[in-house]
Amino acid sequence: MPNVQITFPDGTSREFAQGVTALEVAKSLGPRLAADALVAKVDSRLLDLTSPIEASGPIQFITPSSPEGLEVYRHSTAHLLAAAVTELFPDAHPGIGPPTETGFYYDFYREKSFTEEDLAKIEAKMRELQKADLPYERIHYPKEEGKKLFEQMGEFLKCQLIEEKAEPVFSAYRTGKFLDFCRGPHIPSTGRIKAFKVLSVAGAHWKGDEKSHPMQRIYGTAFFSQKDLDDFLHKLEEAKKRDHRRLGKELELFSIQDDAGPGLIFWHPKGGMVRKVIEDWLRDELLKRGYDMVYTPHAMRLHLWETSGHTNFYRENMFGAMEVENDRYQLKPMNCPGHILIYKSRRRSYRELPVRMAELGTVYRYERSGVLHGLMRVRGFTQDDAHIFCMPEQLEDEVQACVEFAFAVLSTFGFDRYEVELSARDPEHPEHYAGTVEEWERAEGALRNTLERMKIPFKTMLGEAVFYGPKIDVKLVDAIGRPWQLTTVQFDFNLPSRFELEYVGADGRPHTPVMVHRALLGSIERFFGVLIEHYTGAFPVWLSPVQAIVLPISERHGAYAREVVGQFRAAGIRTELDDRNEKLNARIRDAQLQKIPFMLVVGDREVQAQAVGVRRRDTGDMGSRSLAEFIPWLRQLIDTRAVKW
RNA sequence: GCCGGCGUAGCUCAGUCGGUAGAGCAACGGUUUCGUAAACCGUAGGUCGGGGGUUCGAUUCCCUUCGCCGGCUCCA
Repeated sequence: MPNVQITFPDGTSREFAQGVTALEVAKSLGPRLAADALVAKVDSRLLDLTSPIEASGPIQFITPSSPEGLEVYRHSTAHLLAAAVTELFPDAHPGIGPPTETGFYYDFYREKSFTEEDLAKIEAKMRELQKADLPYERIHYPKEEGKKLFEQMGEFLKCQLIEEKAEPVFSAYRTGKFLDFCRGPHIPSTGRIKAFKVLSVAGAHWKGDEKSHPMQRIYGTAFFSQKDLDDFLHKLEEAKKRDHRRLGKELELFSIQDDAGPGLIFWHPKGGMVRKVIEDWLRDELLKRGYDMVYTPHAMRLHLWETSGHTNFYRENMFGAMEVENDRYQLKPMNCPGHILIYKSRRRSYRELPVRMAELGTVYRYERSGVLHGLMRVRGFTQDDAHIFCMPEQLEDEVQACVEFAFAVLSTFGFDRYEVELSARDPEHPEHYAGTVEEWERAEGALRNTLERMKIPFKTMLGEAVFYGPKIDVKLVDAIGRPWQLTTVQFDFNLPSRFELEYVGADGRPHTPVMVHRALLGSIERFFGVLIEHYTGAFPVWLSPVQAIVLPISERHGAYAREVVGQFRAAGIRTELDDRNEKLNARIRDAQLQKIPFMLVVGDREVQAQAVGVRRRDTGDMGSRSLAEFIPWLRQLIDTRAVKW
């Protein structure tokens, strides 16, 4: 038998008989590696350890320490789940079961729905099969023969997949009694799975198509150690504690009212204050950066939206038009046409470009009822929107300025991790987009150039563009590592021509400007939701609706307490007085729960010393501070918009 | 919109195998005047999400509708 030359990551190489398995190679290197290895990467392809190696080339063993290892491991756990489900519920037909960012899922078609108790049973059965240490056995079938086999088993979904995806000879994996059409690779056996948990069941659709039959998706997760699993479950709990919907109610920030309708936000005084502070700051920044503030109507004639193309490309997301005096008006889903009308209101010279129009513009979009979610996904929201009208040669600078502006804004609110995406069109669905292929290529190129020039790493997302142009999206990463899409900078070569925008160039002739749409916080509502979750409601002082609360120890300190409140308020610090007939401890507890950054206790000692006993919400009692010292210190904390102090 | 779950006092929740409901917190009244996370006593509070049906009788069973939650799909 001929030999093959296998090269290891350290550069050394050895000869093995052709057809040697990766496992045998690993064993020859050491029992420890053989025990650790999950799969092998042979010539940059992931293979089962039991697969024969037929050609010379590099090999690398994938162990639990690599991300690829975790993916394979979770995929194998998904098979374990399916094995348990099909054993317990013969009427369940497996669909697909891939790994995800945080675990895995497996979709099943079944008439009856899975209950919580079923999930517990499934998990127990999985543990049983795990202990049995069943191998993941790779089997090859010629397409037709294999398909017949799955037909006999009644697995019509698998047959469909085989029909669509299978190679002439395809692979399947057997785990105990469960056979699955699967490319693999898999870990050697179920005994290698250390820590897993079945999490939940939810509806899904076969192949993600709404019109296709409903599936039940069982979610689970798996880690290499119980500790990692516990940490993950703990993080889920943490995320629940941060839920902005719960905090919004507890901290009286906002509400959504049945009587008014779903997806419509009521900003209560506390939330309203946070919003006011955000907006005031933002407006100052806009003016510093050469933007003009504008305001446009909430409803405008429908024909305007026909001109813009919204009635074609955006209809599903718009509220129905309303009839007014034989004319039809449309609640605005975007601010652009309004800004365009202002631009068009007179002749524009190249000398005044770029024109940057900003509006905290409230828009209404029809979202299907099932997708609404607190502040994160609503039907009416306010964008910190702006449209920049400029000459093509100014475009890249303007886009760059927008991205820089976005980073500056987000870091002010305490976010410092981002993911940047370039959203391009889906070349397979040209009907979703307005404009020509050449225009799109030029536009995508311009955005790509800008990011590359700025040396910002980014991912290109095909099919994520808006109908009028490609965009750059910035996702911020919050305190517990979740990404949120807020900032969007969109290039538009469509609306300027649809509305016949012009500027007079240096040559005295009319030219068509290009447009940039951009929102930095995205929607104020969503941003607020992210902010609440990021800080668990404990906002930095500059954003806190109540920055300090004065707590007189007994009634005789009331007068001094009111004087202190007066002095703080005079310094522009949002201060309240809690002189309720409650014990100090109770009032401190309430203030803590309201996440007020500073509690100011005043008793005899403080009256004496013209001071306040300062308690921080995070670290507790910090002792007495004189008013003369503390007020300027707090003022400076607010003025510098300190995130930590 | 689709699949599944849920809707009981302001909030968090218990309960009724069909005989019109209960706790804690909050609110209100009083007592207490207190030094860094819940003082004590009392009072009041509910068309059991809305509509319809079955029934002598429905908060409970059935249908329908609205809303919420977890997903799918879509997005700021």
